[in-house]
Amino acid sequence: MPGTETTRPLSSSIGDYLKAIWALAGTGSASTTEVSGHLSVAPASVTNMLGRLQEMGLVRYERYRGASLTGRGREEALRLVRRHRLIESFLLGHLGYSWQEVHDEAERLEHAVSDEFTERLAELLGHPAHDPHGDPIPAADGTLEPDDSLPLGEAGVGGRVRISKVSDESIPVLDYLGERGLVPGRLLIIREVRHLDGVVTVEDEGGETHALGGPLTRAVFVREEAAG
Amino acid sequence: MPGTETTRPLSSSIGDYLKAIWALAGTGSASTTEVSGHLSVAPASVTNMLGRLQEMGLVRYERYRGASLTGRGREEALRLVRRHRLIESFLLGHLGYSWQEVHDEAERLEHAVSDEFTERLAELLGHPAHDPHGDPIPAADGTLEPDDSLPLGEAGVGGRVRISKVSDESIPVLDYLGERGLVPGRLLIIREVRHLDGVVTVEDEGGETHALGGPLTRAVFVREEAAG
DNA sequence: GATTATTATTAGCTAAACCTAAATTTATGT
DNA sequence: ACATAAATTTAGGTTTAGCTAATAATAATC
Repeated sequence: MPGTETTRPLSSSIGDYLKAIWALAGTGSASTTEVSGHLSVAPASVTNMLGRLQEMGLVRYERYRGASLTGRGREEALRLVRRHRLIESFLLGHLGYSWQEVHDEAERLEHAVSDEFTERLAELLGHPAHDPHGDPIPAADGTLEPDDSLPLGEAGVGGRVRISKVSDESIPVLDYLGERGLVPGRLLIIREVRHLDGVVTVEDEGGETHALGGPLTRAVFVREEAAG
Repeated sequence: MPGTETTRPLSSSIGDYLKAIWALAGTGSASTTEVSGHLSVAPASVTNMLGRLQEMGLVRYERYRGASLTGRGREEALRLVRRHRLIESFLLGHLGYSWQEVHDEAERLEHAVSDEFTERLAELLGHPAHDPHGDPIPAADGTLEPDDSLPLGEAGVGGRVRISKVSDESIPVLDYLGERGLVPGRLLIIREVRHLDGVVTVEDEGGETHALGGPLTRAVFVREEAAG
């Protein structure tokens, strides 16, 4: 019965590859080494797997040229991202996890939960549109809101901006920002941008000013706020 | 550095074997075919795995004689049982799962969650002592309350008994009992025990009487209630 | 107590995902 | 353009957990 096959669960490492390509390349393509580095797996293993993923119709792959996601591959990747972000939201909101602990747990759980679980969890959480970092949560139908936010470092002086998300690359960075209330949703006014050293000075809603250096201005993303 | 090794996570199938032996044998021993049947795995695979589990010090195993859990094996099995039952409680209590759906999801999740997750979940649930079936939840330290309940079919006439648990072997059975309010915690008076066909007639707190046949009297477990 | 049946074990294979080392292809620098 | 560096692939090997088919041990039956 051709065409009858239902989407059977993909092995957990396959999903990791898809997510990696999605994260690295978005709609473009990712190289073997990039994927290798992202997943901490030997390049040779990646070559192998990319071949298999192509057979499965999940990626487009050309030798020596890298891989990009097909429609189905992207769908699958976004399904995992949705799970991941909903699970993180749950761990932080209901189980009292801290930023530090959340990621690994979510990484393991996202491969074990069913769609059923995911949707019931979404319900319990009130169908949030963003996770605690401020990253958008893909919808159940695979749609992902376009992201028009930009790094704080690239915003113009004098603008009123709202923190849209905080990248989760480094734990210390998250903690530093968290302590100062520089979390998604916060409204800021950009007071100064020093192009020599990249330091950005901002004033928050309470009138406090903060000077944020290099890495921080790349971790904090903002959106222009309608003048008011 | 001998003796320094910490308990690294066991692969998920290892846990399944330990749980199977625990469920089948309790403190006694389980045969190759029993385990094979319980896990839906070929007997030869079981023989193999039992050998490996012995090497790891998790079971005691004698060729042609079956396997029993060592202290460490039992500890590990109970850790999984604790996870399983807490997760089931959560799925039923917070995510609105039905009896039918709960088991498989819990089976997958119990291998993915950390101890950290488990304990935080226990906290969220208010450290329940029993799962929704009435089965005792092993404590975090590996202790399991001794179970002195007995099948309804073996209880004496005239006794006041309380349903302690309902075995989860068959979904239809669970549904049938659930509809009639025959769930853990319910108080019953045993009105008649017909030894010819094994039918037991009970009266519940509301004065309703129920005639329960063969399989049902084995699925419902009760404890004698202090005379009142 | 010998024969048959049941239960277990051994031997030999498979598939996924990984690895290392060697060979090859693409990219870079002068 | 040509040599060298960097990235990628190929070849061959490992581990885990399963499988089948053939053999051996234990148990049951007459």
